[in-house]
Amino acid sequence: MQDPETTLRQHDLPVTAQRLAVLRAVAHHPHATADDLAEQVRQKIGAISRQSVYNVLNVLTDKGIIRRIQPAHSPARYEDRVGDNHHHLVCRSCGLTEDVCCAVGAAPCLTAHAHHGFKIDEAEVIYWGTCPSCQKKPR
Amino acid sequence: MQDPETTLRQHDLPVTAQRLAVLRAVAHHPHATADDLAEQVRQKIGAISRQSVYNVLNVLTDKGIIRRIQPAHSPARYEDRVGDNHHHLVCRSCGLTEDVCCAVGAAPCLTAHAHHGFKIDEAEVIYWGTCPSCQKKPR
DNA sequence: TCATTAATTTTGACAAAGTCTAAATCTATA
DNA sequence: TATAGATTTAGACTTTGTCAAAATTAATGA
Repeated sequence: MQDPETTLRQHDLPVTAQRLAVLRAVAHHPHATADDLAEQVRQKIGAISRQSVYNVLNVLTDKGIIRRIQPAHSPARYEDRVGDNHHHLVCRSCGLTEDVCCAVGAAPCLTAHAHHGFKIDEAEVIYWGTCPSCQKKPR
Repeated sequence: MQDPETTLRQHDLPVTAQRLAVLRAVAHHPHATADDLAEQVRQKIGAISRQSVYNVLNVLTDKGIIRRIQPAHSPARYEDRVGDNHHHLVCRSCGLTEDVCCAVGAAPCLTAHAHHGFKIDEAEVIYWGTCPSCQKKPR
């Protein structure tokens, strides 16, 4: 991703220390939660309110600058890899999240057929499993 | 689904009025939330505590008698259609949820490849869109 | 049928993740 | 540099769900 300041200006968003820091944190820590990101930002700029972290994440998500994913049993996670159709692989045990490219491009069953009269705009796929590290742990 | 009482006994679960009522409510109202179900149960048997609704839903889910789905921006929803591989179609606007059969059976990209060393046990698919009724509403 | 034991239900406190509001502060512009 | 509008902050609040202890109920055997 390009310079965070440029990104913000391109989207008509006033540039603030909080926005820059959150955007950088998302870029450096893909799939982090709002809490994780707040922690990262505090290490960089000293302080940020919880509300501001949410404000910034929401406005960045709305503008399509970042993407929010919300697996079950997990708070929302954020990533700056937007615009492609990748999916996610989530560890049931520790929540570790990895990107997964669709192996065959547009898979047949993901085509947005006009099921039930819905206007479908996204097919979200989450693969659930156990990560290598959790496979090794007892029980 | 068969007689709820038989179902409970088959799974070694003591039969209680609360369990019977919750199980019937799930059968009659697929994709309902815990709150919705509590409401339905109260109309049938008069009263049930919030905790009991959760207790029952959790034990039924653990036993595989019902299935829990948790789309983003929504509390958990429950259904008694278990054991097949159907997916869901959710309205972004009102949360209306419909079942979707995978049109082509086992789709290529849903095969559990050994990505990143994970042991994959489920490919969850949620189609997001707008339901017919919400398409008609102004904005 | 009744007593007993183990499980379930209830009540109320608590927790996590987010949102809402108003006041204070800051950014962008002229 | 002053100003207007947007952002940030602080703190209360909401929703969804869990925890723990006491009270109640179901299943079993005598």
